[in-house]
Amino acid sequence: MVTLESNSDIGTLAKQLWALGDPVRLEIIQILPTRPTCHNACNVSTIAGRIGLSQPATSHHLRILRQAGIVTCEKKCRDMIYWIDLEAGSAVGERIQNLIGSS
Amino acid sequence: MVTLESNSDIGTLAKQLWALGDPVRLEIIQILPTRPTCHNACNVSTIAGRIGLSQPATSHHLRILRQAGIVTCEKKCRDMIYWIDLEAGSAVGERIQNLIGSS
DNA sequence: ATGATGTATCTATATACTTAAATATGTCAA
DNA sequence: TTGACATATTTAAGTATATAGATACATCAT
Repeated sequence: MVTLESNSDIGTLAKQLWALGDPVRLEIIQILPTRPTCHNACNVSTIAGRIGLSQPATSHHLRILRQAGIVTCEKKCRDMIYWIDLEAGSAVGERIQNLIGSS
Repeated sequence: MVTLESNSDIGTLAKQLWALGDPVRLEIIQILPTRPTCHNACNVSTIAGRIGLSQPATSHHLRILRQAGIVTCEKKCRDMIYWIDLEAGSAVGERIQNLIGSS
């Protein structure tokens, strides 16, 4: 059952790894904070400016990260602020270790 | 300098994560041993049979994993045997943790 | 109305897969 | 040993699908 469970999780893990497997999105991850805050560059426009991409394109990448469960967002005032889902993020790292060391 | 170094590594890390971000390749990772051995299913044909894919397609996925430095291969007799590069593999997991916890 | 974000649509590029051909290595008979 | 065949893998060519990015439009709060 554990096998079945982890097996069905493979699609999810692959999705998360794929979402992280892009230089632009890794750069976004580096910029994003780990907690919801307005102090740093956590709204889409500022992130777009820092990585040198248009706002829609940045929004697109953020959506991919969000759908993979790696980042979370919330409407604060008039901005949409993004931050990293620490739990999900570190779970990805752990799953890789478990997967590789299991054979 | 650490920043610059880790910055130039981002492309490599992205490539490794992208290589791992595919259900088929994760399945291959699950099958592959962590040391060169002929006992298990470590040659291309057997792997192809286990994941239900053609040999060329399997070879293609193995090539991607190899170019990302996640698996290693060596010619043994007439077969090409593959195994996981443990060091590189666990380094990926660690880098994710460091990247996410840094902000 | 204004400013910020998300969605839709479209184009260029990249990826995954298959079939077919090439390469390399080992086996067997003469 | 030599030549012919068999096996395993890689590479190439071609096609269908997926993705990244831009532009334009819709939405929502101030």
